[in-house]
Amino acid sequence: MSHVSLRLGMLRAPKMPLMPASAGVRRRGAVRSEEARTAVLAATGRLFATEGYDHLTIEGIAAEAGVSKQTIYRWWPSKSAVVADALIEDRLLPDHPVVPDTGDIRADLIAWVQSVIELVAQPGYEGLVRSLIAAACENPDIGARLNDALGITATVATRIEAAVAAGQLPADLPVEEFVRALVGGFVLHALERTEPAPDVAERMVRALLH
Amino acid sequence: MSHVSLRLGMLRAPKMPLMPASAGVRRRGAVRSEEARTAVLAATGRLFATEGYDHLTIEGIAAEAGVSKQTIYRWWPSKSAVVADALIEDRLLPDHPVVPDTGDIRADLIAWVQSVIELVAQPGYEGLVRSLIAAACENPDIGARLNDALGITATVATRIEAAVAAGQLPADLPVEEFVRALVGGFVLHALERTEPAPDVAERMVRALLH
DNA sequence: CCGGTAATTCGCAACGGTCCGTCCAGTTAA
DNA sequence: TTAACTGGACGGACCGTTGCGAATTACCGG
Repeated sequence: MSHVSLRLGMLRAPKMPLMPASAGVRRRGAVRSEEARTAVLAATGRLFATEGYDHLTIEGIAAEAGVSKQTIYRWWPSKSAVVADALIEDRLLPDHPVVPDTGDIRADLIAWVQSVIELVAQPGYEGLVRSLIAAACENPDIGARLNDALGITATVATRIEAAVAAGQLPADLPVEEFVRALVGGFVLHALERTEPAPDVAERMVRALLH
Repeated sequence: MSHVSLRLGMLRAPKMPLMPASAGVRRRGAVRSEEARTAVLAATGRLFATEGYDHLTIEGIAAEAGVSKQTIYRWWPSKSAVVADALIEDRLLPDHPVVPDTGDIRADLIAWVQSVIELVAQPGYEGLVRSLIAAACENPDIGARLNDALGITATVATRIEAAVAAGQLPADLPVEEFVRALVGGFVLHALERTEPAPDVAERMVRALLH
């Protein structure tokens, strides 16, 4: 999914070296447990999917991960920071469909929108979208990286650009805004909790391509 | 703003009459204090604007309203229900700009988007949008009524329909989806917390009108 | 018409419960 | 020796509920 897996998980080092990072000086004492770190992120992903973002608690994550609460507080400043890291490490999201390329941009977009709708309509996925939105509301990092982590923008944008190159779409089309509008439509649907009409995919694409 | 002010505030009557609502049977005992009800909604609006949705607490609302906590729990089942009522009674939202109608749909939309951006960019308004989104995530009623309460959909839709009638836009344009895409773009901007580029209004409209 | 009673509101205050974020003690690993 | 780990305990915030006394309002018997 996200191919730009930035490596984080060190948002607040409890004792930053303060040294000018000169080579040769090595920290003394035990090193951070990678096992604990991955256990926390994996537990966060599990609980996020089952309970949803707002029922997520630090104590719950610690228990699920088999880790002391202090270990979480040592490395992450807040619940939302843990979620942000879990998001970056692709532990929150299932794979999403790619945009087909048959040469017909309209049909391809409709097919993609339709498959995304079907994906989100699966039981359990409905609240997941809202959980992501809620997390993004709370934490700027999550909001900023959500696009990258989802990979939707990149996926759709490349297909759009191909259509632009093929002359099917105007050369000066603001691709970023186009994708934002498309994804934003989904977000509003998730917020409104409206049952999507069967032809909503076709309508959404027709609203954007005319 | 919202002209469809449904009257609610009675979401869970503690003792429903159970009588077949036959006329003539009248309740005994003290009647609900309208003063307390409006004080709660007004306090909710104030705190919502200043603190944001997630820092809102029942106890805080009660204190701000000068009202007992039980009085709130007697009439509303949750924090989000209070917010939903406050939203319906127009206590949460400032007025929003209307779409001008100069005959040029493109220029009108750009002007409207620009003024909305400027409105939201005002200090204090930035978090308000995210607070509304967060509230909608939590409560289906809020999500369902947010569109009506904002009045944005209706405002923009009428202008779009006028452009369709004038032949500037295709007759089969799915207006609802079009507006949803436009508003959804704003929502994503609010979630991403990106500083909007100066020409973002023009780009957004160009992404939708081509 | 008057006064009692029942029903229902309100405010105040307390309760147990959950989760927060912090701290300390003891153990383990580099 | 130093730092990360576990486990436990702490005060505090807020939750949602409960009990109490006082006020308000309708019904009912004198």
